[in-house]
Amino acid sequence: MHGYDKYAFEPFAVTVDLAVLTLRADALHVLLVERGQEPYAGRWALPGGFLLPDESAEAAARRELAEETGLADVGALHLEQLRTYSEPGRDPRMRVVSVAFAALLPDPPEPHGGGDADEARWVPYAEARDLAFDHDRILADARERVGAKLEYTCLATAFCLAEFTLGELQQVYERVWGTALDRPNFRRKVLATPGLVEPVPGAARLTGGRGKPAALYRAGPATTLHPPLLRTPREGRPA
Amino acid sequence: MHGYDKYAFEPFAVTVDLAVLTLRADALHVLLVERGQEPYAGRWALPGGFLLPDESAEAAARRELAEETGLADVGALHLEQLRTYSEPGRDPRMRVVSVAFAALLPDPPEPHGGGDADEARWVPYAEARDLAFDHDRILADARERVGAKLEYTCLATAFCLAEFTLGELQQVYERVWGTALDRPNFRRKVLATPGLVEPVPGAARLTGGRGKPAALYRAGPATTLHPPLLRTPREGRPA
DNA sequence: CCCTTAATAGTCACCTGGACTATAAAGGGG
DNA sequence: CCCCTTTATAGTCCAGGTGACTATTAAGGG
Repeated sequence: MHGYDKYAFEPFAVTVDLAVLTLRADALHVLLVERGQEPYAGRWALPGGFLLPDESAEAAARRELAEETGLADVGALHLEQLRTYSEPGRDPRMRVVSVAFAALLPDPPEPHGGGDADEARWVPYAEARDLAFDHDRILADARERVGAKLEYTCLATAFCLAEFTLGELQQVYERVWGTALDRPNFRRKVLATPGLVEPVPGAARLTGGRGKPAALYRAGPATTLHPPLLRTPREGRPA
Repeated sequence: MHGYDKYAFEPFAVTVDLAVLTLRADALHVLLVERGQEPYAGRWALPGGFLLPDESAEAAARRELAEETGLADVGALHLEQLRTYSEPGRDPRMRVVSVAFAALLPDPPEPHGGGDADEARWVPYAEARDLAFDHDRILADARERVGAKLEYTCLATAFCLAEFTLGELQQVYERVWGTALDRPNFRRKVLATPGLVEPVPGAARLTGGRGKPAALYRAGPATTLHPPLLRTPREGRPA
């Protein structure tokens, strides 16, 4: 960070890559775009794009997110920087340094191939394999990071709408972790954590389900979970 | 990540910034360099530098680390990518995107201003304030990340030499977290965690201390702590 | 020779969390 | 219409982890 004037330096292309995650049909899905040109033509890839000259990586990520999903209120979404991928050769055409983000969406809108002609689609996480570039690794890192943050932060509510049931919140954990949780214990833990959720004054959900209607909750003011909600390290490979 | 050929893109200067942390005289210290030129001339800054054309950010970080510390076995040190800082204007001269790393050293060698003419020094973390650029924030992020990873990983041994006592390991936690831990409870927890530490076959440390000699341990094969060693969220601001 | 210092051993109570059973409140099919 | 399934909610029991604390051992120093 010192001695700029004494050294020549190489300019790099800087991009953002987005792992946009959501729960759709009770399974974790990721937003992918189909590449129309070489390299990796016909392969699926994470959405992304170049940084504009006067834009931070976070701003670029939100801009790309809005373009790809067509959502208006992108500012409210949870966006989290994962890490930066800078290996030479990760793009065969040129040297590209890419800042990767994970974005969490509650209600998945049908994507429209916004700024780009490439088709965008929600793909189940389990089927999102053999992506272009190093996007397999970025996607895996995104899921691992989100899964880890579910343990000790209130991140799970970012997958839910403004009002949700505890069953829906539990499904967030179960779908991201790929494990089943005991319902009474999950309920006890969530309600015992101060500030995690607060009940909606006078409402109970009736129409949708076939069982007893569930109470509705909102996200509370808390941001961290003390003590955390640990995923038990069981035997068996993650989904 | 698609449509390169259809868009013009801005080239950026890409650097790495290093928060090199160690325990020196029982306090957390960070390696700083004094800037000899504008901007921020005379101010302290984190060491760092530009990426070379065929080098990843991790490789650049290790190269800079070797230059600044003069250590030979930089490959063995724990190096962890923090995040990337890309706000426009963070460097008044030009647009610079910086990938920040935290490095953990066991035995602090006297730094020699290796590749650069600027003076390098170990500075107590508490006194490392008003750094150049956005390095205050990078340093704070580094400490927070390291402190958090102490909870659920075996990172603490990265601050220790190959053989260490449980008291030294406990001091890692205490100095990074800024809190005091109960010695018997810490001992019980560490020894109960399988693979965290293993005793050195037939040794006990005698010379240094004034109390009962402590047994020596090595880092074990484990990388994570299950269950974690949580810092209790007490009242009072962190040091 | 005692006093201080630090490591090690052990105790006790509380609380969390895993496993499990029971009850309540809806819809659906015969 | 009644029962059966489904889902939410309530509650119990117990093992283990951990905070707080006391006791003992083994060094060095005045």
